[in-house]
Amino acid sequence: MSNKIRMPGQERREAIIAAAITLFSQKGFRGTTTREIAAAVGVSEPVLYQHFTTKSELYAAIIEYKSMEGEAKFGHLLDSALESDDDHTFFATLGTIIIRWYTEDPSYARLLLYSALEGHELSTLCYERQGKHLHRKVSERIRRRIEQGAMRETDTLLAARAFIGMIAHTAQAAVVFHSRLLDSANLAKDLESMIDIFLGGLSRNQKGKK
Amino acid sequence: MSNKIRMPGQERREAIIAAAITLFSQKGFRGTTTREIAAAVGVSEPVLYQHFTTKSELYAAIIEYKSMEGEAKFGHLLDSALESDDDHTFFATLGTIIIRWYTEDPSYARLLLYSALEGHELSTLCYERQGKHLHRKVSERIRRRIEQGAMRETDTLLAARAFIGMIAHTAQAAVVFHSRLLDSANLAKDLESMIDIFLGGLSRNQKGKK
DNA sequence: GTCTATAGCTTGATAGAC
DNA sequence: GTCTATCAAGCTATAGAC
Repeated sequence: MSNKIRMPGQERREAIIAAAITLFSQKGFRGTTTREIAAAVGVSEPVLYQHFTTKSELYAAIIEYKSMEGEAKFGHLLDSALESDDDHTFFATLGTIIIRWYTEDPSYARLLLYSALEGHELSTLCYERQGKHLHRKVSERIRRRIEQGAMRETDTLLAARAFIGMIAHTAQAAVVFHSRLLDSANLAKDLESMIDIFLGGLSRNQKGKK
Repeated sequence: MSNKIRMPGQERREAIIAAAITLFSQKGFRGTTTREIAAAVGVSEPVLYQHFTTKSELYAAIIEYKSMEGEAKFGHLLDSALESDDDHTFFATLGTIIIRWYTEDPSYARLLLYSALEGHELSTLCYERQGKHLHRKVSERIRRRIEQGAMRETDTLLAARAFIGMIAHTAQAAVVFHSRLLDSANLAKDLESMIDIFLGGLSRNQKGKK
């Protein structure tokens, strides 16, 4: 009468990660007990410790896992877009990636925010690293377009942060505050408007204007 | 040899709020015990309950208190700026207010984020209400400037969110992720650059451009 | 303010499924 | 036989009772 099914190690490991993401994103690291995680997976606590030596290591594994998943999901899309010299297409793709990153798995964004507030160094570093990586790539593309004479001279890293912040702030509000700002009906139109503002602000004939 | 000084009610109440903000912002609502708060204030737990009937009520009082403090601190500054027809001055003031809101008391921003993640309805509503209020005021000012012929036609609410997001995202990163992005040496220059991008994107001769 | 009890993280020996 | 899961239990820190 056992409903405890024996599972291959890798599969069980991923089941643990999936359950733990949900719990950590809802209650944070401190607020989640190993007992709860075990119960959610449907196993006993020691099973967790056969896959992860400590609760912290499970947490680190989640961040590692989701970080790589994000790279696999969006990395190619971003890299192709970076090559394009069509500014509108590029920033539309970038904006869509940012919105998808937040909304397609809100629990990961929540988990990272929690971890930053709770002071877990790993995830803070991870977020900083990934964030800086994206900033740099976008910045380099803007630099290229300036050198092609398509945009006015400006601080490219700052411009990258400005665009990303514009989109990310709204997306984060949707995920964290359950704001309705990211209504999917208006989303495409809203993204267009933000791109118009941003590209307008970087167009050549803006240079020197006050 | 008692160092427990008897304090007037109002003063004690504010001492409790001050200590509680620090703790709640560091460990969240769930992660903070009334015992810790009492110890930080230097009184016994029952004293807390003479001022606040529950832990939740203390939390609510903090949000109420800081919310009003913010209004007192920035309300007049914002309202004067709103009246100005100089766009650069207005957005510089608005940007400065946003940055100051985050950086002059990082614990409040952290506390609000925690509370949103933990699902406290009060603070989520409070944040939404204050956020929407600011969005609306800025939106109305942009609308006025469009009607004066100083800016191109656009979705004014969205433009307001775009500007606020641009600044707030960077400020939040500084507060939550201890990012160095908001280096005070570059701050004024960075704000200028963001304003240039934003106002450039809203200038009249951008209309219809792709 | 102390004293006790409970809850949380972790481990070692052991049993059962493939 | 090996890998997976369980049981029983230690230690610590936190919370509740007096």
